[in-house]
Amino acid sequence: MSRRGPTLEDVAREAGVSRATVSRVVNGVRNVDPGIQDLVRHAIDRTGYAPNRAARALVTRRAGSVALIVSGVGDAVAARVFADPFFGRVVSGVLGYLRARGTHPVLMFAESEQAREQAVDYLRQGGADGALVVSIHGADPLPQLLADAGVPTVLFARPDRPQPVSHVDLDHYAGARLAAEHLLARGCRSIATIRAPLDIPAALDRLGGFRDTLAGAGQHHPPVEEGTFTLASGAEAMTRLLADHPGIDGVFAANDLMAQGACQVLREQGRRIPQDVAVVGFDDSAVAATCRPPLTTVRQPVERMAATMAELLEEQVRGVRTEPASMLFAPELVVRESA
Amino acid sequence: MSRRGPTLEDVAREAGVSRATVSRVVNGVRNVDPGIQDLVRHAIDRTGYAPNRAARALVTRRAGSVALIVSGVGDAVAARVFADPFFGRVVSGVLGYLRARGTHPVLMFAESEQAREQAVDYLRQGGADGALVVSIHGADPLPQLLADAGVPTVLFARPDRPQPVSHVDLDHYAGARLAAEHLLARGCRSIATIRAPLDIPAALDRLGGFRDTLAGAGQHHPPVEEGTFTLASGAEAMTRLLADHPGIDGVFAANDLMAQGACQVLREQGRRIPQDVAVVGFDDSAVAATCRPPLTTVRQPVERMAATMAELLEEQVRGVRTEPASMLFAPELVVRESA
DNA sequence: ATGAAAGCGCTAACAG
DNA sequence: CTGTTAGCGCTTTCAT
Repeated sequence: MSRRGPTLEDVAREAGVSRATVSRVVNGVRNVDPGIQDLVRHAIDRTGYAPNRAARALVTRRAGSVALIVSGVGDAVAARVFADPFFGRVVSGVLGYLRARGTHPVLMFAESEQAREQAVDYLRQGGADGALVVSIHGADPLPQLLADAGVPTVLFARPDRPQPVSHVDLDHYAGARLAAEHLLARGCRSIATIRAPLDIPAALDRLGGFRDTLAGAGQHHPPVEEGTFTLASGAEAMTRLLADHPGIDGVFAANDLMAQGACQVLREQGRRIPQDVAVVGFDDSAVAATCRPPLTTVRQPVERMAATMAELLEEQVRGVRTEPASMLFAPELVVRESA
Repeated sequence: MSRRGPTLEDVAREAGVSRATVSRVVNGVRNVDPGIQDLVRHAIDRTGYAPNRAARALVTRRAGSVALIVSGVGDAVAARVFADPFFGRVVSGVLGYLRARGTHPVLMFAESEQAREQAVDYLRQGGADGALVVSIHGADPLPQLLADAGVPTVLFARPDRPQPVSHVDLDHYAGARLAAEHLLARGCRSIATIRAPLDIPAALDRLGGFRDTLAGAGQHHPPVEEGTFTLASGAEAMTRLLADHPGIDGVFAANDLMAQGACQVLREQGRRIPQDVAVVGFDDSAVAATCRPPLTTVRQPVERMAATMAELLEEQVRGVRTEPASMLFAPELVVRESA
């Protein structure tokens, strides 16, 4: 399929000017006579010219595209990632920003050593100018690999170890405070939490915000159980919680899926939500709205965060920004029926 | 950020050979003395050479990447698409095939006139060698635009009007037969269906397969209500069905979400599933497993279909295949508790 | 304001 | 089996 379209040369001949002039018009460089601009534009229309990205990239040393890498461990990554609308919002935000620049992201999954290597190679070969990385786990070797290769990189979420890499993140601590304060404000006296694995920085912050808020209200050692972000793990954690602390009247789950699991167990054990036990989730994912009852939850401005991520990367690629930046976003409480 | 790495020239100098020889080694072309191959490999390692994609693309007239376009109308495309794990499976399948070739897809959403134009432009500029298109709606103008631009294209799902474009698709008719036969085999005597809008070819086929199977068993005018693929529409359709035909003992919904909606209504009206009314869905999406009761449903081999789609495109790009191909895949019944 | 010319880094004939 | 050579299509000084 050698679709060889017209080149600058063809347009130049058609318009009776030089390649350089056509190039200037195409790239909107000033210092071109308006009359000639028209001439060239018509020639472009007539020939159906479309600039060749590869040629342009070769000379400008810029691919004009960025990589969007979903990084983590495990193989069913795609299925899991896409099942979560969170990632859809990330994509939406990134696309929204990139679109205005005529750019599209190259999608990559880096779930294995080999996949990571491939991703880094792709960047080193100039396939993209930089990387937008969404890590599933906190301890992700990819950012370091990217940094070693000198690839401009911006992360979604703070890495577990401080690294000189730009990133955007939610203020998880503040989000957990919001949740805890809401539970307290409704009059809950015995509040527990289903936290996520603590190797994830966000999980740590959410637990911290929760504990500090409760401590501020005089509740010092709230029951804590661990889940793994799944519905089943939330249900199990809730079961343990109920067994050990039958008097619980409020639960903060570190994500919506676990909150949903908790709700199922609560209803099966005859507790009314929110009258007997109030439940607050985190993320405002799709299940939050379809859950019974609909979940009160903490929402991140994911699209704005993702757009900012793309913007930071662009600045880094252009060389406008040389120091890594770290942007923290404010969460928002979405009140529904569960609390 | 002008990360300018070593070039072929540098490696050639380091190894004491010509650029051409290094190129041959890099591209695995035979006819190179094993000794020299080693020499070159070491030089590559020492210099940390990575071939420049743009330069290669320029001369080979091949970007070495494909576009993965989610096409449809409406604006919340990303959110909707990602809410359904179906798309995740498509991505998984595509990535699985592409990965072995060191390729990554460029992700694009074409939900508006402008977005479609941008997508086509990107392809025309050689940003990708071809397009993998997943249409949300049946009547999608994108395939035609792509064809007009001479872009190699493969669709997921048959377009509503016959077009000379390659595509992969499920045998929806056979899938509906599977569902209907299962309901019949369980002893259901009064079976209804909640179909999807008929401007979608798949919906038409599913209805056809359902009707023909029932007719074969002597049931000639089964109750049919329309839904729009959403949970709410499924619930509403079920409500109507129950009002008009109280004796119903089996329901085939054209997708899982509608089946879930139907289940909710059935339970609310005191019908036991599957004892009083058996329910079969379609797609084996995430809700199928979490629905109460878990849904018996029809599964498409999405990953295999997506991989095949990528393979067809590659053949088309390489010029191996010139005629549009149409591949139909066999569905599989997944039996859970709802029927 | 416009044109001429020099590459960007690579592959692919074509010689040898 | 290896090297020489000629571009791929574009941007960008540098003259004019």
